[in-house]
Amino acid sequence: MEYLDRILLGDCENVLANVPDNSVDLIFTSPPYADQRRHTYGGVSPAEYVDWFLPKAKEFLRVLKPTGTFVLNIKERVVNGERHTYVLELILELRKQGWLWTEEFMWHKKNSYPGKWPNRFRDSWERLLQFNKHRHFNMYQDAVMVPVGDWAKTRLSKLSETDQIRDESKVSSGFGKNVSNWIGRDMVYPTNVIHMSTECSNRNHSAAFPLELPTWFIKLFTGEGDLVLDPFVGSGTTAEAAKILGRHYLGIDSSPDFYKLAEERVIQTQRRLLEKSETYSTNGNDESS
Amino acid sequence: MEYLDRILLGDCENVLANVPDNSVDLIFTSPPYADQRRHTYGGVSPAEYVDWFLPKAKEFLRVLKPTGTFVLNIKERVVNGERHTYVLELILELRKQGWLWTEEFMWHKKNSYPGKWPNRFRDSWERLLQFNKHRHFNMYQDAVMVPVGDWAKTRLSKLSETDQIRDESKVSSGFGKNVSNWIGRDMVYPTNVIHMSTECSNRNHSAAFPLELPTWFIKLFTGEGDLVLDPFVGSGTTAEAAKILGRHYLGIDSSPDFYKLAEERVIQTQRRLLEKSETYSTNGNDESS
DNA sequence: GTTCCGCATGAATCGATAG
DNA sequence: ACTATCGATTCATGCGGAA
Repeated sequence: MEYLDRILLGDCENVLANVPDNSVDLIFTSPPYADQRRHTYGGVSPAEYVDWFLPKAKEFLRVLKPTGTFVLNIKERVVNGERHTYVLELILELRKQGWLWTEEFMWHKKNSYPGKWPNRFRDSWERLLQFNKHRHFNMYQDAVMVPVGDWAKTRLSKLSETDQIRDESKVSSGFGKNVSNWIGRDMVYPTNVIHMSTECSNRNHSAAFPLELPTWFIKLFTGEGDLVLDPFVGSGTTAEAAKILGRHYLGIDSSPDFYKLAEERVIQTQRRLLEKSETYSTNGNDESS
Repeated sequence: MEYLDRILLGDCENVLANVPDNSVDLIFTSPPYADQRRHTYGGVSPAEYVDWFLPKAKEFLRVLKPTGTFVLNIKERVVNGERHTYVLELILELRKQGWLWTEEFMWHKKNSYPGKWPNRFRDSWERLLQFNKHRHFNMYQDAVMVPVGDWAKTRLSKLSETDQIRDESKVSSGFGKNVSNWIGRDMVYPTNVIHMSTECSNRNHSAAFPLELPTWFIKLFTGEGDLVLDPFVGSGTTAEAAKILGRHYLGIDSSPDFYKLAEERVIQTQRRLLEKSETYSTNGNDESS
């Protein structure tokens, strides 16, 4: 299968023609937003966006397994003081194409770019639209459990050596008691609101979204060895996440620059994983083994 | 003007006929969500929702001032495993009616009830759709500024006595300079993501949203003495918020039970505000004076 | 060695000015 | 009149160097 663990150059609509029906477990992608990355991509106008997207989505529908999931990261831009409606229209059209609109996750970008305008505050969230072919799809909810609330998270992460000692000695103190309660049973299911910062200081590649974002959805909707497709792979974040998690990936991009960037990135990831597995090969607990 | 500071019983579509054109500064409302069980309280089926809503929205458009804003708190329910599309369709239809879809705020319900379903996590966000008649509307952004994030907060709170002295003595040091930048301007503009808990322990009335939610939008889009309309006023949360902030209100509900509840609530609010202003009448600094 | 601060920078948008 | 380009806006984050 020559499309496994590859970054391919081209329009996903054409490239996917070589991928068989019902072969992909998860499609996670963040297509170029309308008129946004004009220098790197063609720059699709908001008015044309739906027509531009639909034929590609038809291929996505074909290659996705019946139990698979399609997650679309997108946000409409402001045009003439209004939110443009192309995302809403896209959802309606995708349903006509046969997709089920199962859920809308919300990505809260904690560190959104500063500023305000006379009639508007800073936009700090994006949509993560979940589409499926059937009502019953694979979902591994236990894989994305999170520590109980931010309060516990903060406190636990700040537990220095001394704090832990104090915890054992001062059993009677509220603090000590409390912490010991959290340890061991501190995982709960998340909600459909995902709090993550945008990565802003990644030296070599500037990704549209942080590595954690595809990581979260790959854990949620696939198992090890499954195939993750990103038809607009950009700098390769989705592919890297898939590789790290022991899933197969297929990344496609029509920009030669991004194609190279993504390919270099997965090669580096591969190398890092190998080094790590060699380092830890004696204890046999390595994830990537 | 007999519609000022009143709770009125009836269908807002009819009741608003008595309200003049261009007289309302803010419409803030959370209409009854579409309900599959048609015969429970005012239930409207998802399929009929848009048609049910549009004639009312037409009246909203008429009574709203050109500089006014319409904020709609809504979230689509799940029907047959899918998010229903009536909210998307409603946005598109409202635009055809002449509304501008200026923004979509996100209400993150921080304390949403834990739990999950086989194919779905807990829903912990709702839409707050902002519509306007014109691109230029009143917006008082300074009224909703918030303390700066945890980072600066933590840092400022750690400013001990010695730190502040050091700040003044070591003027040349980068540290001193930086802190003096923060002091005095620890309020920043918020984003379009609003973090608020749902109210869980309100003795007498179970509101669909917390008092802070209308409070935030009333501060943002109106000045003192302006008129706030809630055409589905329910338990009266919007009216209470308006009253407390020194705005006029008009609340409408078609349910006699809710009508009574809301009316009792604003009477109690009125009484509380009077007591407070009497208590503080000597210093003359009372907001409600 | 640890903590603390400086700095660069990130899916943006508006209004004004120029072609 | 319509479109294109430019400057101003000003917070959270993580890294690196300084104390």
